[in-house]
Amino acid sequence: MRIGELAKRAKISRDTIRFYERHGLIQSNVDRAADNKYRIYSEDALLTLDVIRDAQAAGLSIADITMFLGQFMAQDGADSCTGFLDTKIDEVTARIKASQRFLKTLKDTREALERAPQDGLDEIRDGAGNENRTRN
Amino acid sequence: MRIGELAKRAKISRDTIRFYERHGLIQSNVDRAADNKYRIYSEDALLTLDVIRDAQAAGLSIADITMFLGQFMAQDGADSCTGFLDTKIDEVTARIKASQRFLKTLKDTREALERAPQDGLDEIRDGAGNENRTRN
DNA sequence: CAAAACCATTGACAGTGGTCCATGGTTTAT
DNA sequence: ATAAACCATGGACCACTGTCAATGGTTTTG
Repeated sequence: MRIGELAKRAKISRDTIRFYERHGLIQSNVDRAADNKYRIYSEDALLTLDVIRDAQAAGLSIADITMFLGQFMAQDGADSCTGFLDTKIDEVTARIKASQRFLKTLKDTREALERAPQDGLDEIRDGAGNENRTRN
Repeated sequence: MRIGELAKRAKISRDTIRFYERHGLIQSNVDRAADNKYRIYSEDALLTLDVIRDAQAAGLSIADITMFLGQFMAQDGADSCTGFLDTKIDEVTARIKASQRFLKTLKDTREALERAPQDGLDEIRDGAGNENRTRN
């Protein structure tokens, strides 16, 4: 498929796809038979874009995702590869935990507001959801 | 405490704290007795900075966090407030799910690499962890 | 008291992740 | 065959989230 179809199906802009390509996140082929330079994508590209979306949601940078999706086995060894993966696994795990803590804070606030809609949020900000928060 | 101590304890730069203040995420007082304009923070500021960190990890923008931490009850009504909270709850929930999907992808890749360190990552990229991925 | 360490303000700079526009070529539909 | 729709490239531009440097005042320390 060409870039327009991919963009429409993946719900992402053509420019973003080209931006990703420039940064090594996704590859395209050109139909060497045709005389144009149109990018051609396989169905797999949709999967790749889904992984990119998830990876971004998980906090990875474009450079990180390029590392992950790229063939970095070639240049570096398997060691640096597993090191990278282990680091990212730790980072994403921590991020998920932080997100879950914050989700609880959001829900607690939502609930407190449900119970006392006229009182403002003072007592919420000063405590709700923070029972288990500690510093150092 | 003053900004330097807060910065050190919260492991964040003074500049970032001032940046947050300019954007309404955090408040400081000035010791009106003293003749200086030094910012004074309570211990609560540490808690607030923790919440900010979690909120950022959860994908909220500075503007979002200002909304959440600010007293937006004043200007808007409780309705827009719960609407905002519901939206953010949905967004964060989706983000956590995406992060968990990606974490699985990372772990599957890590494992496949452990099993076949000499083979490169070809078969991993072409399948591992994607058994349950579907498009639309 | 002098130096070192701290604080304030202002404004410039930087990295990230796109987005838009101008220009010009190609394909598709009528 | 011509208009509409699509595609490519290059570079400018954008919002966001900080970070740094210059300048000048304040506090703490030896």
